[in-house]
This record gives sequence, structure tokens and C-alpha cells, in this order.
Amino acid sequence: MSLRAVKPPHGTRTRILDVAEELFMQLGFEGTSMRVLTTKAGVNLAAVNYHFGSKDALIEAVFRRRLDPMNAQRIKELDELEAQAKGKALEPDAVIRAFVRPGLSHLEDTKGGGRNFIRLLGRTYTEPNKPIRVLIGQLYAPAMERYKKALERALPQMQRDELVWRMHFMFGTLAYTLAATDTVQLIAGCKPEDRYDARLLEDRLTAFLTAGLNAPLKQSVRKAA
Amino acid sequence: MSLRAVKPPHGTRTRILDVAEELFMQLGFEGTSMRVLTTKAGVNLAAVNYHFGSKDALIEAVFRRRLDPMNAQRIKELDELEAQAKGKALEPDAVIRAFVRPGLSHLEDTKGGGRNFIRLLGRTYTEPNKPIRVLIGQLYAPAMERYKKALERALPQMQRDELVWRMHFMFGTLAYTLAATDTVQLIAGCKPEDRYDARLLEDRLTAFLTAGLNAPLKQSVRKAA
DNA sequence: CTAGTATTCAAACGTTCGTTTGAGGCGATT
DNA sequence: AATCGCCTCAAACGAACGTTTGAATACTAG
Repeated sequence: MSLRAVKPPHGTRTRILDVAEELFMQLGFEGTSMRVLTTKAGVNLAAVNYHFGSKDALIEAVFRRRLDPMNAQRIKELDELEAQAKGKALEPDAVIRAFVRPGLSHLEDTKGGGRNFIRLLGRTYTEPNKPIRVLIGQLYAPAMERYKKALERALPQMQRDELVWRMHFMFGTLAYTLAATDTVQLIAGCKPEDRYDARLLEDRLTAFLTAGLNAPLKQSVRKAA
Repeated sequence: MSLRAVKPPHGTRTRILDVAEELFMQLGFEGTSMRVLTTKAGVNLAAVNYHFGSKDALIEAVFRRRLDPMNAQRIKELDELEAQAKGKALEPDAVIRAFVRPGLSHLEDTKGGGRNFIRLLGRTYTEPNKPIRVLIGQLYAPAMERYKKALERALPQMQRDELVWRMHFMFGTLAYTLAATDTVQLIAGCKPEDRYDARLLEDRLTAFLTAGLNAPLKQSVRKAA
């Protein structure tokens, strides 16, 4: 007997995941050695290879733990919105909000590693390590397809390739905002207590992204298309 | 005698910088070893330490070589625009274009390492390595201050902290667009020949960013400010 | 041509990395 | 009490890393 799931959650596994999340965010994947990670987690050096198999597998586990639920929530929010709209097309504004919120909500999770993870995620969109990028792409694919379809319905007049670019821009804005650390001197201008106010940030982001998404086409783009 | 600058440009130095630019973009800083770098450049392993002092100093040199002229051009474009406007405030649209263009123009440089560098730069905005982030911040600081002032004049009605956030969003969109590699499945939807058309991209980005920058304020943001 | 400096080279240095090993401890089952 | 599977532990492994060394070579100035 003794199925893995029946047993009480393992302290070691969870502690490794938590510390990995934090250190990967602070130092990057290559900058985080298994020795400092296991020391900080209070576990033996060999524990990572025992529980996860390898460092790469640990990285994957860190992402899967949070990303799968997060994208499931994204899809669920869209489903609910569309059920609520009873067949009518959604407002672009609402779609964007459903995209932005599941990410930002983690920013308020100061105690748990939610904030750590979301900043790590923002950084990883531009990760040089190929297998990691591929993994992230795979984990995101279902939710991305869903959003693309929803935006195509919400913006029927927009050309497909133009929409693809604008989704790309949206994605970038969100990723960069999430990844932003105290190093961004820009932020120095704003009140410290507002920096992690998810609701304020959600409104600011949504306003910016909605306007960008609805922007009129410029001359040369219309001409070339 | 024999001042460094008088001598003909060194093949070794330049070749190291070029290959470093390319490999740093493909594999990241930590993922690029001095051995593969020097082998690919066709120089001796010790050449990097002889010419630059250390790997970190090489990284810094890679950025300085392109970033200093690029930001100088950004400031020059703004100066010219403002001289042309003869005291009147600039259009936000024009300021954004002056910000976006010097980056995008490198994308068309297929032969030289310009495209490599600009994609490397986009990735580095979210670099975990602290000293590198600090360096980038320093190299960018003068141009950033200049743009902030220009945008404050172009958008006098906007509150300061709101503008700071929107500049932040702008920055993120540009960085992510530049850093985007073929891994972004989103782009799969667009015509391959358009992917590095700088003019098309400049128009698309400017349209998106201008609309975002001029977006009306949402309720909760106005209330909180 | 020669002296002296600037550069290149193969080899090695010490360190750190991710991973593996095999012995030992713990708890549940029979 | 004996056994078996899960887990932890200290120690070691080989490989790869950035850097250093000292001799060999190329180049330049007098």
C-alpha cells in the first residue's frame, strides 16, 4: 500500500520547492547551486536528486506546482464570463481582466511563495535555457489558445495577424511588470505602499492594455496587410 | 608611445565581442563558457582574460559597445524634435517613436550583430544577476531621465505616478518584443517575412503604446491617487 | 639588426558544479 | 521481534568552470 497521495505531505519535498522558488527568483536557475539550496532548506544535498531526479526536473516541478492551477483558473474565469454573457461576445476589457488577474493575485501573497513565483515566471518568459522555454510554452499553450479565441470574438473587426502582435505586446507588458524588481529605478517615483497593491495594478494594467488593444491602425500597417 | 586607440582595431578583441554577443543571446551569460566562446571565435582561451580582464568585464564591454551610442542617439533624436518644435510641447506619439526606433533599427542588421545585441538587451532587463542589472540601469539612466521629462511635457495633464507606471509598461512591451525569440508560439500566426520588418513593427508598437499611454484613468486609480 | 613590448599559446591551477554511492535510521507490516 | 520499503546522511565522483602561468611568437621602434 502506502500510496504517495495518502501519506501526509512530505516536509522535505515542499520545503525544497519553496526554497527553490525563492532562490530561482533571486539568483536564476544557473545561479542557484544545489548546495546553497539544500542548506537553506535544511535538507540533505542528495534530497533533490532523490525526490525529483535532477535539478532540471526540480525546475519543472516548481513551475508545474503553480502554473497548472493558475492557467486552469484563467480558463475557468473565461468560461464563467462567457456563460454569463449567454452567447454574446465579451467586452475586450473583461477578457483582459481575466487574463491579468490570476497573475496579479499572487503578488499579494506575501507570506506564501506566490509573489516569488509570479516574479520568477515573469523573468522566465525570456529565459535563454531552451528546454525551460519549451516547458513554459507547453504549460501555457491551452490557456493561450483559449484567450486568443476569446479576443478574436471580442474584437471581430481586427485582422488576425494584427491581433497576434497585440497579444504579444500584452504578454510582454504583463511579464515585465511581474518580473520588475526594485532595480527598476522608474518605480522609485511611486508610493512604496502601492507597489504591490494588486487591485490598483490590475486597474492600471487593464486601462493600459485595453487602450493598446483597441488602438487604431497606423497607415503603413494597413497598407502592408 | 603606442596608444591603444591609435592602433588598428584588434581582430581578436572584436571577434571576441561579436561571438560573445551571439552566444550570450543564445545561451545566457552563465550558459556561455569561455571555452566554447573562445573556440568559436578562433582565439586562445586566455585571450578573454588578457584583453578584458575577466568574464564579467567582457559582459560589460559587450553592453557598452552598443548601448552608449544607442542611448546617445535617443537623446539626439529628442533634442532635434524639440528644437524643431520651437518651444511647443511634443506630441506623445513622436516621443514614443523616438524611444522605439533606435532599438528597432538594430533588428534589421542581419549581418552585423545588431539584431543579436538587441535581443540580448531585451532579455537582460530581467536578468537575475545583480551587478549586470545595476550596470544596465546606469547605462540607461541618462536617456531615461530625458524621456521622462519629454513625456511629462507632452502629457501635462497626467499625474506623475501614473506616468511612471505607464512608462514602466512601455518599457516592458518594448523589452519583451525585442527579446522574443522563435519560441513564442504566438508569432506563428504571422507572416515570416514580417517578423523583422522594423518599420512595420515600429508602427505597430507605436500605435499600441500611444493608445496605452493616453488611456483614460480607471475609477479605482483616480480614487486612490 | 636588435631590444623591447604586445600578443598568443598549451598547460595547469584550484574551485565549484550536479550527481552518485552505500551505509544507516525510521516506521509500518507480519 | 524480524523484515521490508522509504527516506536521510556524509562522503566521494568526474566533469566543467573561470582564471593564471610562463614560455613562445609577432610586431614595432631605435
